[in-house]
This record gives sequence, C-alpha cells and structure tokens, in this order.
Amino acid sequence: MIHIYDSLTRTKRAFVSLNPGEVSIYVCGVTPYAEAHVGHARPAVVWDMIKRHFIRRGYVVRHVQNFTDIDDKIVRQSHLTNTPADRLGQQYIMEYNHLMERLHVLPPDFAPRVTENIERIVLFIQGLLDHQKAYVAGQDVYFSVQTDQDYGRLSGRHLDELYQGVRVDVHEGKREAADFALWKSAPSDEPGWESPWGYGRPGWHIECSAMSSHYLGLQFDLHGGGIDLIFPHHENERAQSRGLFECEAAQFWVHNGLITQNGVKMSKSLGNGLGLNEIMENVDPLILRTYLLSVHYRTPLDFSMQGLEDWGRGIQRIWRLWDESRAQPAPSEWIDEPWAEALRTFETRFLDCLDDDFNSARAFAEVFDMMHSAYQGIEQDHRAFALGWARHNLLQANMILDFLPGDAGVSTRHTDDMARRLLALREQARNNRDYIEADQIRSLLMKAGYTIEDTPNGPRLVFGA
RNA sequence: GGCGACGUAGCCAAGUGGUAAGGCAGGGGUCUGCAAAACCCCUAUGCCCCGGUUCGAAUCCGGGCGUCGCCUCCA
Repeated sequence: MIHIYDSLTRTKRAFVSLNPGEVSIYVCGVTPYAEAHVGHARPAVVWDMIKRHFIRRGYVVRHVQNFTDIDDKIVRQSHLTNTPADRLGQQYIMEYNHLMERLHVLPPDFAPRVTENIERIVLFIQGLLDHQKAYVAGQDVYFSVQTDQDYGRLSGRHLDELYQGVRVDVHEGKREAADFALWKSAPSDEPGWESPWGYGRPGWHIECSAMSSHYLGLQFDLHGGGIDLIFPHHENERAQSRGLFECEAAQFWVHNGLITQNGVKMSKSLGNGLGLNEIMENVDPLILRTYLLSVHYRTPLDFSMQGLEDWGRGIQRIWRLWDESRAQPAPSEWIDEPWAEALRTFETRFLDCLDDDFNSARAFAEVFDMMHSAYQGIEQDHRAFALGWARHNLLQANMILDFLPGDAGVSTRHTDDMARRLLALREQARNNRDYIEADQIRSLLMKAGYTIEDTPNGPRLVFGA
C-alpha cells in the first residue's frame, strides 16, 4: 500500500486511486523563457521516480505536464531578444526536453501548451462567468474569490487577511484585492487572442484548470509542483476547478521542497539559478539525477557542487559493482547465510521505502546495504552467487531510480584500443619485473585520464575518476 | 506582522514513542613490486536550548533561539 503526504489535509494517508489500476497525475511545468536550472530539474526527476514506482506497483499511469508558453515574462523576453514569442517558447521547450532526456526523465504522456489550448481556456472562463464565480471588468475577467467558502485552505490563509494584505488597485477594476485575473486584455501589437471579452491573454492559473480537466477529467489523483506554487497558483487553481465543477479536482496535492544555494532559494527572477547545462558539463547527468533523489522530495535541498561531487563518489561505487556483475547470470543455488538472505529480500525492502511517501533517500540506503551484502558473499567465496544477485537487485532498483550508466557511458570506458594495448604492455613488463617500464606506461595512461585498478583478477582500466 | 517548514556526527542525510539508516570525508587493516583503486573494520551514550508528559522521547506537549520559504513572478 502506497502512502502519500497531502498538502491540503497536511497528513500522510493511504493512496487509493480513483480508477482501480490507474493513476492520473498533473504536474505544473515550466515557463520556457530562459535556460532551466536545478530547481526545475527537481520536480521533473522526483515525478519521474514517483511515476516509475507506480508503474512498478502495477498501475497504468497517465501523466500530464504543461508548458506555460505564453505570459508576460515571455513577451518581455521576446522584446528584449527581438525574437517572436512563439519561437522563443519553442526554443526553450526543446532545450528543456533535451535536458530532461539527459537526466533520464521519461517524457510525460501529454505535454500540453497554453497556446494550443486557448479555446478550452476561454470555455472554462465562460463557464465560471455562467456560474457567477467570475465577473467582467472592462476587457478583463476576474475570479471572485469570495464565492469559494473554502478559499485559502490549501495555503493556510484567511480571506480577511488577504483583503488586508494587498492594496486594491482601483484601475484594475477588481472588486476585491484577492480576486485574480482569468483573462487580461493585451495591446494589439502583443501576442494574444480574440475572446468574448476582447483581445488578450489568459491569466496564469486558468490554464492548469482547463488542461488538467481536459486531459485527466474533472477529478484526478495527484497534483504536483514546487511548494512555492501553493500560493497563489494552486490555491487559485483549486478555486477555479471547484467553482466550475463543484468538486475537488485533485485527490492529493504533492509538493516538492525547493532548492537553495547558500541557503537562498534559486529562482530565475533572482538570477541565482545554476544552469543545468553548466552542471552537467562538470558532473555526469546521472549523478545529478540521483543527487536530487538522495534527499526526500519534501526536504529542502541546499545545492552545492561539493555536495554533488561527494554524492557522486558513492554512485561511482555502485557503478563499479555493476561493472563487476553486469555479465553475471542469475544464481540458481540456495545459500543459507544472512548476507544471502539480505540479497534475496532486497527488493521487498527497497519497494517498501518507496511505498512510504516515495522515500528515495531510504531506498538508496537499501541499495548501499545490498552492495555490502554482495561483497560479503564475494569474501566468502560465493562470487557468482553474490554477483548474480547484485546484478538482479541493481536492475530492479534501476527501474525506478535509474542510476546505472547507459551503454554509451560504458563503451567509452572500455573500447579505447590504444589504452588497452598499453595496459597489456604494462602487464608484460610487470611479469618481467621491469617495474620502471611498467610505471612509465602507468603514468602515461594516467595522463590520458585512466585509472588502473589492479584487482585480484587482473588489471582493469577505468576512464575518469 | 500573518501562515508554513526545517534545525540529527567534520559535511550531506534517513528516522515522528522502544533505545540513532545510508553516503562523503577521517582513522586502522587486507590486497599490491610500489602505488592507486577496490573491499573489510572503526568513528554521535546522543539528535539547537529549557521545561513537561511517559516505564521509555530525536520522535508527543509548552516556551525559547536560529535558518529558510510563502504572503508579488516563481519548480
């Protein structure tokens, strides 16, 4: 049984999907107007892990993640760079998709864009007007917050506070300060669409209500995003969907913690975001991926290259055992030892960790423990058995966490013929006790970026270290 | 100011009532021609502080202190 923490009720409870055997997920995606930073990678990687776990547990997953490919920031950036807004969005969407691919993030089943859903959005707004949940002010349309008795519950806010907190801008034509725009008029020389209320663009929150209901139905299982989206975005989204459908859209609200750097939140507006391209120039994408999973998804993560590299050393230990075991066939014998039992029962414990609110941090601890059991088996002369189970267990864990190097990564480490020939020459020299020659070859290889590992089974070349 | 989260070893981090997972770094060892790598062993009588509840608290309650987030765009 999977248990999930729900931000609305602030409790962890058992997950029962709305439709047996199926899970529907809506995750708020990015606004593509700048390069994605680590903060954007976290929800993507976390939801990838969550989705894989559901699949592993036998669910059919329907996963939607949108692109907000038109809004004020895109328009502004479009002016600054003298690039049409649609081309700008397209460009950063492609880059985002490429970055996610490098992080082994499976694409969502649907990646709808606002610009492709304007009609649906207009219909949604019209529906809210028909239900007396919204009103027209000039060429704008606003949602009337006081029509929702439960408004503020998700973010823990009270309406009267919200009225006090914000000063009402009379020019905006809002009746109450807390009301928010569903449709905003735009100058004719800016991107926009004709609507019953005039030329303009949709407000930020309405797109998600319109798209989630279209792709997943009026009610779906999980709604995700960064914890910074709770207010106002998710609060408003919830109000919109309740306003039109008179039911709770999401069964669980699932929010990931934010990434900070030196204790300060990373954000595009602050300009302190660390770009994914830059990070992955220095560190293997899989190390970054697993680093984001090395912490529970709701815990804030203070990002540093040092921390990333430290974690990477642990991952590289996993890779070595994988190298060692990858060709090993499945074991058929039965060994009655504690370490053998631990190898046999690994998967149960591993999946249990993930059942408990997707605790990937604990799941990784199980992987490291499992490695230890495998080495115990090797020490006790059960090499084939231990490696066979290690391979099996690593593959099982890899289905969800996805940390093993792909074939490309392995081939670069093994197919350099020149290096292998040099290694053979060194072995020859060592056998002849010509250690001067042997050491010269070794330092040559080291300069080329190789590490020689003299194992009991002979030398091995590892590229990079 | 309001709401919320967090504070666990040198660093990162699990654990939400039963006697402190895991990773990195560090120390010792095995292996090795030497080294490196790998593997093995060790490393928090204590979980920000002070009270309280309990047979028992990192975990629950109260009060502090500190850091961060949201309240405007934000993953």
